[in-house]
Amino acid sequence: MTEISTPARVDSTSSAGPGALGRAPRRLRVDAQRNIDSLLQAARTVFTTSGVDAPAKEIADKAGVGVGTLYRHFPQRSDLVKAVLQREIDACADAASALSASHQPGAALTNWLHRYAEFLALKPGLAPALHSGDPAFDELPGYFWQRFGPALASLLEAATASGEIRADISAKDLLYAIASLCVPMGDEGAAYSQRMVGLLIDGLCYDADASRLLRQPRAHV
Amino acid sequence: MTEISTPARVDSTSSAGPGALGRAPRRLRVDAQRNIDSLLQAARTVFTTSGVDAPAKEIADKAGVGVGTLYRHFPQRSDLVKAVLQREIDACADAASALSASHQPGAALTNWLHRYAEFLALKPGLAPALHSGDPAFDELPGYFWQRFGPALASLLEAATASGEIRADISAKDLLYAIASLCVPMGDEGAAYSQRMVGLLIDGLCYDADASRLLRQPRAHV
DNA sequence: TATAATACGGAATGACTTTCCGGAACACAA
DNA sequence: TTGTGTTCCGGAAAGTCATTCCGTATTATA
Repeated sequence: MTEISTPARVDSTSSAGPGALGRAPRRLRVDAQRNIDSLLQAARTVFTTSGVDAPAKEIADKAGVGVGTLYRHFPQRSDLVKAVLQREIDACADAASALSASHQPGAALTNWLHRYAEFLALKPGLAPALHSGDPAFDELPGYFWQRFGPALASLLEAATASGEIRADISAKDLLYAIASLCVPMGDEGAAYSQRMVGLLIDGLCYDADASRLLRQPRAHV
Repeated sequence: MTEISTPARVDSTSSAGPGALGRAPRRLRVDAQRNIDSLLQAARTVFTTSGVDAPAKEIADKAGVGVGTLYRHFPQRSDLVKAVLQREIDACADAASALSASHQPGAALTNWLHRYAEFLALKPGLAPALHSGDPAFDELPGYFWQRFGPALASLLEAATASGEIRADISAKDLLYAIASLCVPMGDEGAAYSQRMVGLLIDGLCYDADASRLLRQPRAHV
């Protein structure tokens, strides 16, 4: 469901329904699926800890698996990086609808923006890969916008409709602005970023129905 | 003179005067200096051709030198990348004063901006290294602004003073805007970038003394 | 339970980076 | 020039990784 074309079936949350297309490549063996999950989780940790260039062995070890298994599921190193990123993007984007189901529009929006900031905190470890020029990552930026754009847009729309939020901010601007705020942050900068994002959110709420007075062309930071 | 702290003496254009500091580490042997130059030139070519990840052997070969020699002068691979980038930055920044000595202020500015765009054309090959997260490159961005900021500022000031250019653009904005224009360009995009930069420059000249009418808060592209 | 797919682990391979060191190539003085 | 002490060179050797291979072990089906 939420998956860019991938050589090997990889994400347990994907579900194209039984026989969605002609030749469904037979369900994955349970141990295989378990190992894939371990690998993704281990990779996520190792990437943020030791950077994307950490040895594959380190990831395999942490997952309690041999390197052979790692490469069976992720034929290229970049496949693993890509899968981790996709999984994070999906998790974050999916949180949007969950939040909007369980909270008032304004709270849902606020919570999600913080969740998004958390997601961004993961990126510094991964960013080098994205900028590596490896064509394997070409599709990721598109995926990012494709998932987050609509997710935030609907939160924003609901919060605007309920009058909790001013109406002159676009989803794209907001995604971009928060990303900018979170860029310089490493580990301890996390608190700083959370604070700044909070500030931005307050800005959203402030003067929700008299925003004309304050309107700026853009939310550049 | 134009050099970030570097483990080995590397750039023939550097000249701290004889005995500038106590222990001048004795002049480099001529063959060594020759090899260093060959290496830098070869590296520049190879990096733009095959990317920063090209094997060290390839560079050494093209320079007509053994790998041992390469590593003697650039103990880490990143040292070579850094040196190439610094040398390019220096060459481009130095061109500013040369141009302002030989041209009218407006022409000097115009020519230099195109020269700067040329410099940027080199970067795509090198950019991945800069974003690699390797702390070896941390000082380069600072060096970039430190060299280009003043260089462009003085060109801009002269051209403004002579009335050839509107006065509401800062050096920083201009450097940034042109960099943005040149980012998407690979090899053939070079022509495109030159055209867009030309457009931007025309914008600078246009309406030099009535710029109030057109003023935009920023030159975002 | 038997048998055919599937998956596993980790040794083997191959490509690089980086280190080492015996043998040139310089610089300087006589 | 020739001698002599440095400074350099070249390329083989060592060390790291990513990636591949294949004999075994596990899982799914009948």
